[in-house]
Amino acid sequence: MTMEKITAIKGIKDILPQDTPIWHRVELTARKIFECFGFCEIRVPIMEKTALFQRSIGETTDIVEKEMYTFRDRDDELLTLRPEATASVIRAYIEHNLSASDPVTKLFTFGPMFRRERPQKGRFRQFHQIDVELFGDDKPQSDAEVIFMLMHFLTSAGLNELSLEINSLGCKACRPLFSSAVVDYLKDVDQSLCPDCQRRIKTNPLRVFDCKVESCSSIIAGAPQILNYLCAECEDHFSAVKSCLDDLNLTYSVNPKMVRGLDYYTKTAFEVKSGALGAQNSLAGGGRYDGLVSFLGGPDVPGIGFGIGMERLIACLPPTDKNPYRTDLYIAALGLRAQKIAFGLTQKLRHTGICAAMDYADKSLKSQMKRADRLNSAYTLIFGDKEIEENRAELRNMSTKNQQSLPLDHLLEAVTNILKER
RNA sequence: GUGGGUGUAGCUCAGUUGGUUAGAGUGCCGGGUUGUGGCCCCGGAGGCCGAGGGUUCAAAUCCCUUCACUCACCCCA
Repeated sequence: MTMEKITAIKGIKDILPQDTPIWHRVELTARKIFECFGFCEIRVPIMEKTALFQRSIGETTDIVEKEMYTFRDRDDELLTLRPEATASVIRAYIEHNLSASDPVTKLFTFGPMFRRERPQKGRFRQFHQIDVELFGDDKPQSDAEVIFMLMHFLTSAGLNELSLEINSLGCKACRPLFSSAVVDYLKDVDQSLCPDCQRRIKTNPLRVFDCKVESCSSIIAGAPQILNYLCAECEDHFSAVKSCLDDLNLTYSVNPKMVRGLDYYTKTAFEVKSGALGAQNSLAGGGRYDGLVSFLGGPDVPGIGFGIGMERLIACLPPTDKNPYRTDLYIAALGLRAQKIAFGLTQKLRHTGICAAMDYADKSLKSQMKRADRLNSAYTLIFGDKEIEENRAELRNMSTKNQQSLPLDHLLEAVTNILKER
């Protein structure tokens, strides 16, 4: 009987050792930059009560309607694996009264998100986001600050050829006027739209704007534009955001057709795309959500934030060719006596923070040298019976090929001194 | 949920009109005089040819079914 091989779940990937150093580097870059802008890390759970996402993301969105991993706990409570981070961060913000200790709260978090979509390039069922949220400031400067930080981070992470698009989605005063104007317009041209768009008129009319079917785009070109329907407050806010971005020398384009898939966005919305990605070319996206905190039962506090797709970001980075790990010293011991000494030495060096390595199999010097090379070892320490008799060991610099003798009875000190000098 | 593409060694892929024991490159292990890595040379291990069924004297190759992966739609990070 052959055992069936158990594989990972569809759309859920392992991050292998050769890739984890890139993830660390990106996360470290994010951490440094965000902290520099005054953001603090928060860690929120990957599961929440289902109602949290239903209320925040919106009952009729695709995410809530058909993409969430929802299940009943043993006590029958409905739980969901988070499809995004904003809802959890807001929940925690409200639950712990973070607004009480500081009127402006700046938070970031990292972690896996879950959406049950059909996987493709740049889209997975478990994917990772870097998420940033700023609460308590409704000024356009905070919009610009957050966007500036996002772009600064992406370029620092090593990305180029990015395009930044911004738009304003209006607020609860002006967006409904725009929505009904769009619906009226679309009703007249209903028959000429693609089937998907005809469906969207009923479900989520604003989504017609990013339909890729050519016949639809030409029809939509003549549709009402949100920017013409903004109320005075939204209008002022949007132009102030643009002027701040100009002051910061950020290049962006205004895309009046950009709508976002989560219901909670208001006013400023933005998205960063990369040409290096394929169909799923959106690297990061976010926007303002001024009514959301109070809608979820918290104080009436404005908010703005964004999410960055880690897998997509890393896909844009140049691939790592060789072993990203390094070793300070490989110890090639020949024979049982030498190996016994080498074992203790290896552990002691590691104890002092030196990355030392050795093999416990009794291998030839040649094969041990090969392994030292493969481990990217800076030095190799070589000794066998002959050296033990003479109370010495050979230290080889792997790049210069220089070798020097060290006293065997003071190996730890001698090796440590040389390695620390580097 | 709907389409298209692809499944052969750890990885990247050849495999002719069906025809001996299924190959290459790379990686791994060993060797190239006795104890020195990268380059080069030689050798070795490693495959139920995704799975199941059918046609045939004969199937990696043809047919059917199924599964997996992948790209795209949809949607989004």
